[in-house]
Formats: sequence, C-alpha cells, structure tokens
Amino acid sequence: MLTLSALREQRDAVIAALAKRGLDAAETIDGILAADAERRATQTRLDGLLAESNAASRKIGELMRSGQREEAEAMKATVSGNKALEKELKDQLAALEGSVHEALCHLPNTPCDLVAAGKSAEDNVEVFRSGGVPTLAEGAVPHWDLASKYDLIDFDLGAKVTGAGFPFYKGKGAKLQRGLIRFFLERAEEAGYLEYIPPHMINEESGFGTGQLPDKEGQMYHMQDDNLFMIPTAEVPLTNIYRDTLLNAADLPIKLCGYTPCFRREAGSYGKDVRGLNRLHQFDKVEIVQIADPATSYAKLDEMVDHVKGLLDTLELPYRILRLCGGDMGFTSAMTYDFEVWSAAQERWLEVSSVSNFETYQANRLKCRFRGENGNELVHTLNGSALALPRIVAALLENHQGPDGIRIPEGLQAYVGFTSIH
RNA sequence: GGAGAGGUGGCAGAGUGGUAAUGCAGCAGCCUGCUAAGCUGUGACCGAGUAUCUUGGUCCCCGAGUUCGAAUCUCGGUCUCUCCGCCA
Repeated sequence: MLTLSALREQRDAVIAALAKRGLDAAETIDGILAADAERRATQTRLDGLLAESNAASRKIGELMRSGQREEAEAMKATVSGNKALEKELKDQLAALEGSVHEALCHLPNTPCDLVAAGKSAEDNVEVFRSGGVPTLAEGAVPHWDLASKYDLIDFDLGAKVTGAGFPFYKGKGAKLQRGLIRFFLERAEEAGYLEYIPPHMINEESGFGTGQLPDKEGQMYHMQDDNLFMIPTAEVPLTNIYRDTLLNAADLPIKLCGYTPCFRREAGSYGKDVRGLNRLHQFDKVEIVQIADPATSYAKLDEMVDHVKGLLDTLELPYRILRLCGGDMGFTSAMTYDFEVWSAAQERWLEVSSVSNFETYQANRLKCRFRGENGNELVHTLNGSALALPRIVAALLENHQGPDGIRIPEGLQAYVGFTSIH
C-alpha cells in the first residue's frame, strides 16, 4: 500500500499518478489525510495523559516503599480518574488508525513516470519486437489439435478427474513440461537467482503482504478448514520470505527464484480465451524475484526484462514487449512489462510473462526495510515470470510445427531429451 | 487426534507485580604498526516541540481482564517444540 508520508508530502503528485489508471482519488486521499491529522492530534492528547498516569504510578511505588501510605492512597485516585478518558482516546485512536489503514489498502499503486495514461490493453506501448512473424505451412493447426494428435495433453481426462482447466500432460508432453522447468530454473540460477521450493499454500498474512488480499480474494482457492490459500503464483511465498524483516544495505539486491504450480480460479473468464492451454486453473511457472535498493530498482527491472528476452530467444519464439498503461497494470504495480508471444495458428498474441517493479507498495505491507544512509527505509520488490509454461508450450507447438512433426529448438533439446515430436 | 512444555530485540538468553540484565553479531566513533584486539556508543514503531537537538507514548506471540502499576497474575486465541496415536 502507499505510504502515509507519500500522501502527506506529495498529495498532488499521487493524485496525478493515480489519474493515469483512470482513478480520481482526490476525495479518498483528502479523507485519509483528514483522518490522519485527527489521529495524530488524538495521540498527542493520549500521550500526555498517559505520561501523567505513568509518572503518578512510579511515585506511588516510591511512596509505598518509604511507608507513606496515606499519600500513596491519595495519588491512586488521580490515576484512576484518568482512566475513563484514556479508554475513550484509545478507542478513538484505534478507530482512526483502522479507517486510515482500510482506506490505504484499497488504493492501488502509483504508476511511475514512464507509464502512459490509458484505460485498457489498447493503450499499452510496444517497446520491443523480436524478428519477424513466421508464416506457417499449409494445414497448420492450433495447439489443442496438436496436443491430441501427438497425445501430449489430455484435457478431457482432466475435466473428468478434476474439472475444466486442469489438464493431464502425458508422455512427451509431460517430459516437455519437466524439461522447460529445468531450462528456466537453470538459466535463473546462472543469472544469480537462488532457487527455492516454496510451500504451495499460504496463510492470510502472506496474502496480504504481496497484495492478493483483500483485493483479489475471489481469485484464489481457499481451504476453509485451515484458512489457507493455494498460491496463485510463487511470487507470494517467495516475496513473503522477507516479510517483517530489517535488512542491511549490503544484503541487497536479493535474488530468488522458484518453480511452483499456480492455482487460479479465473472467475469470469470465458470463450476463446480459455480454449486449450490459453487459460488454466492450474499451471506451472518459474518465477524470479528481486528485493532491491530503491536507488537501483529500475536497473534491476531492465535486467529482469533482459533475462526473459534471453529465454524467448533460445526458444526461438517471436515476441513483443509492452509497457502497460495505467489502466491495464495490476493493482500493486508501479511499472509492468508484459511479454507476448505470437501464436501463429491462433493468429493472436499470448501473454507469457509479466515483469513488474512494485517499488515500496508491497514492502510497506510486508514491513520489509533495510538500514539505509538516512535511517531505515522500505525496500523495492520486483518479480517476473521466467516463464509461465502453458502458453509457451502452446506457442512452441504451433510455431514449430511442420509436416514431419514438431521441432524442439536446439537450446532446449538437452533439457527435454529429444529433438522433435512426431 | 491425546498429553505436556514453551513464545523476551538480528541471534542467544536472564528476569514470578515497581516500569526489560548480560553475551554475541552488525553499524558508527575512538585508540593502536601488523591483518586483529581493546574502549565507547548504538532496538523497533508512532507522536510533539524552541527541530542534526530535546521530549512523550507504544512494543516481552495476539486479544481481553485484575491492579495506582503487568514481560510477570487470570481468561480466551494462536503458533512452535517434545512424547503418544494415526500415517506418506
């Protein structure tokens, strides 16, 4: 969430930044500032009262020890007399803190300067495009047909055993998954990311820390008996490693990665968006995360973008990079680059990675700080998919299909253990 | 699932009603011709003011309660550990 100091010191700039999301936050922010001013005034009153009571209590202790019982009894009355007002002010303070916190939680992050104003995907800015779009041979088909033709993925079986959006991968389809995961992890390791295998369920605190709660509660699978949530992305457990921590500047940047399945309810999706591998309830992903010094976090974002580019180049897939506009960015992000791969047979772009800098938005929820030169400061958090499997598999099958089967790109062959699918 | 023990600063660890010892680590300063040691200082968060300083409050897992005063006593919750049971 945004920091109160940002609202206090840069009210107009925050409102202008949020306007790029199509949000008019002036009224909300002024409400927060008013409640905060009242909160501080209330605390000043309460602190004064408590100081008085504390001093009197200490004095009573001294009087009792020196045997001046009557004087002590008289002072007890003063302390007791303060109690009612103290209780009232404490309640007021808690209520004001609660309302400020609640309002802050529902304000999205401020887009950074480079981000364009805009309402939807149409306003995103293309910043890079690799090579040319391939033309496929006569008779090229979408991946769901290839998946059944070569017996790689069984969607119907998944629907029988679990439900739509939970496919089975079989034979070379399964080996392809395993090989891609290993390829992504090893490339991350070479780039200096420490690998973790995190839990696949998270608690409420962690969901709040990275911003899935309370905003996106309905998108996560919830285990009611234990109040745990299935992870929608490894971002949640990986970033929450650093919840409630105070780091040294020398520790930064921290680079971690991990492979996990991801679980998403995807309520409200329909149509061709959900056909085949395009949108699943369970999918595999390798995530990279950085905890960075604010001074260098945008350089780290560029570094992560370059990392993902390298992966797609090795996979020989045509792609473009978009810098998302204010209205299309996630709630918690300050800047996001989306990677889209061209799906030749479907003739559409498929999002395969999202790389974001959250600046202090998550850090403020996580209470993740470091000892900086000017005292303790919030860190910047960043993360990116490197990469999400299903649409990569879709694009690999579709773009590398030929009359003799599907060609595995050379750089991937060592990881999957075969050179083609036929 | 049953029984028991426990949760104190970055870490270790004392503290059974009078307002958080001590050690280690980190950081800063001082000292010192030998790769180090020694000495001194240093918790987090929220406020106020005459604002590189002064000062108040909160924080001993969380929440209530008793009390002039709670890390300490009472109740509820939560998490961890040990043993037993079940079990991959």
